[in-house]
Amino acid sequence: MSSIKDVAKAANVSTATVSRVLANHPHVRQEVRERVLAAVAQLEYRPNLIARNLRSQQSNTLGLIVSDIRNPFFTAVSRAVEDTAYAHGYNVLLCNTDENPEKELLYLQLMGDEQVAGVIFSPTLQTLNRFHELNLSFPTVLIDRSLRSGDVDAVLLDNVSAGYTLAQHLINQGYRRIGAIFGEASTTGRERQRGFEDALRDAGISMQPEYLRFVRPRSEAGHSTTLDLLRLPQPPEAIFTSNSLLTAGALQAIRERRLQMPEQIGLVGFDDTAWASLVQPAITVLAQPTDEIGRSATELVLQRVADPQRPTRKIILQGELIVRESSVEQRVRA
Amino acid sequence: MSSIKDVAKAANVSTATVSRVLANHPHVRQEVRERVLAAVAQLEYRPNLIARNLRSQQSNTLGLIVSDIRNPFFTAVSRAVEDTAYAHGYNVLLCNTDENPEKELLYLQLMGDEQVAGVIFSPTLQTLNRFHELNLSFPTVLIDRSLRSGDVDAVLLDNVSAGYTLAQHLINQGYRRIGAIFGEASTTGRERQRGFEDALRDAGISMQPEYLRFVRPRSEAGHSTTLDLLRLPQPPEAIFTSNSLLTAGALQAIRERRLQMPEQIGLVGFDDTAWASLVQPAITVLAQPTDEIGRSATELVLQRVADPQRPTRKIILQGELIVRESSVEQRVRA
DNA sequence: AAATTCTTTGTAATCGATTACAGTAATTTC
DNA sequence: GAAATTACTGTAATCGATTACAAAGAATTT
Repeated sequence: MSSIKDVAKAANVSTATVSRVLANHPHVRQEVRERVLAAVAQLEYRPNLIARNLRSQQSNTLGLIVSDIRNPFFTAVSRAVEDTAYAHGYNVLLCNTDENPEKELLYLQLMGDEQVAGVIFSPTLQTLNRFHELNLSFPTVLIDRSLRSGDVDAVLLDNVSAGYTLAQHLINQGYRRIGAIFGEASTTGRERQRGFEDALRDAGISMQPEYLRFVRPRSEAGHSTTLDLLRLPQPPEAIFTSNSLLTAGALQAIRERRLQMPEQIGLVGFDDTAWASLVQPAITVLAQPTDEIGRSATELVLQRVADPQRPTRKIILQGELIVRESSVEQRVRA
Repeated sequence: MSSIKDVAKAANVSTATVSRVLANHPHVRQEVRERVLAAVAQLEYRPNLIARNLRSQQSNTLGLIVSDIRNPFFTAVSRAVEDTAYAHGYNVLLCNTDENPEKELLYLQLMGDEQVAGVIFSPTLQTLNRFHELNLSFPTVLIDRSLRSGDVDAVLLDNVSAGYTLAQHLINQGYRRIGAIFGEASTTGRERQRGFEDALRDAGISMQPEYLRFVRPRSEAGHSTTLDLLRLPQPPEAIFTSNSLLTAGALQAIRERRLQMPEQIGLVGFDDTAWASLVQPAITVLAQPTDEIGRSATELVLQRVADPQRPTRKIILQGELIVRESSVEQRVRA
């Protein structure tokens, strides 16, 4: 591997001049510039990014910290983050935390050690609450979750509105007794619950507390909780889930009980996963704009890298209701 | 951020001594060692990894280059790669190439610039063919695809055997006229085809060339090709797909034609995706050991980092046949 | 023609670690 | 008790870039 010294020697100039040519500085004679460029080409010189980063005290790497890349939502977001980052000349370092606060702290520290330019992060409630004590040395943009207090950049779905839309859809289809299963780990579940309850209230439907459940956002929990709900003396006519893993679990439970969807039971959920349209009946979902979330988060973090003084911003995106067969009643209920 | 100089000053020693304490070198007096450690703790000193990498001429980062992280196979593998890498103190830089050879070269060059310790890579046939001209400056382990010539490390499924097992399963279930759709971009499809054909031959079934298709490994291609096959004067009794996207497309096509699975048409594919067990009937698949693939590939690349002279190795893993309803005939066919 | 400004280039410091080498003090060997 | 060895620590070079500063020459102004 040739270094800037080799190029300087070959072009018969100093390393400073080589650096200036490469950085496109003015004040270099045309003839010299060409000589340097020729030497660069001849030696196939490529700048050492590590040395550059050390000197300039900042790297061209972004950190992406998610709970689990296998969650289809994060898979899709991460793809968008990477595309956007690479388009701007940045790399992406990926970490999975499994919603484990210790891992979260560990990886945040690692990001500091690696001197990343910025981080896109989807934290647990626990880490969120201590977020300001962390005193991170790099700009951070939160995705999917956020602090009430407005002093962190964030890109989020309008969860309240999304929950409202999805619940309202069920109500419009004639469902009245609606069971709902929310994830307990994040702020996201709470907000979707708010929208859900608002929709019921606006429709004049009284909430039955035993229809509301908060669980670990896992397929198993979705499964067992749905079975629970279906076992109630007066079981719900539809199930609202706040997360695609919960939806998968609920679907399994409904299958086991051999209930007809959507006639005997309706089902709706979040995220337009690959399987949501492949199962029969296909599942009605509130799709998150994953591309947009990833892209916006990356642009936000890069803007803050460029201008650390810029006031913090939250970008709130709207979801899209995709109506499929799992919630559509041919004859509207009584 | 405090540097090693600050620690040296605080502990009243030279930077060399601090470095020695931190690297656990012998020949440091116990009393001095403790003084340094105290200073480190007091200043919350963390070594600058960039400086360390520059000096030691190697980084603690691995590159992972896949065609698309949204492909469930790569999602699962990447999760395993990251877990293993972080357990060994390495980070993971992720890149998506979309099977675009230009992007592949670009990212390989980037990896060189970033001085990654090693790369795990799933190349297109095109890049594979020029692989040795590339003269990469870092160790590379191929996954999912490989060169015939044995001089690159690789971790692969035993694709021939996997194709054989899956085809044999269909034959055992009584299917005789079997259509097969393979991806055209990689060596993987070819090998699975070999196994497929061997199984038919061993069972004394003659191959009909119009049942064999090679297409872009996309869901749309799976869909249209399956419709094609079903339109033949004598349509196949079962469809064999070599990739989960093709399987999804085939499933869609079968649904549109309202054929009963497995009675009127059988379906099998590769990779145990989330949806394969959620759809009805659930799909029989040959599951790849994704965790094992990711873990082995990472360990292989780290071993080569440690010892560049080590002879190259190929790790061939066996898949697992998971029989579900999409291919199980209650009454064996005539 | 002297003073001023601008252009072009090089020298050397710097980023923050690691480590070869050297030097001093302590210990062991004969 | 002198020589040899070992233990400990510091000085300074090094990795490969960037950049402040200086300096020399050319161009412009007065």
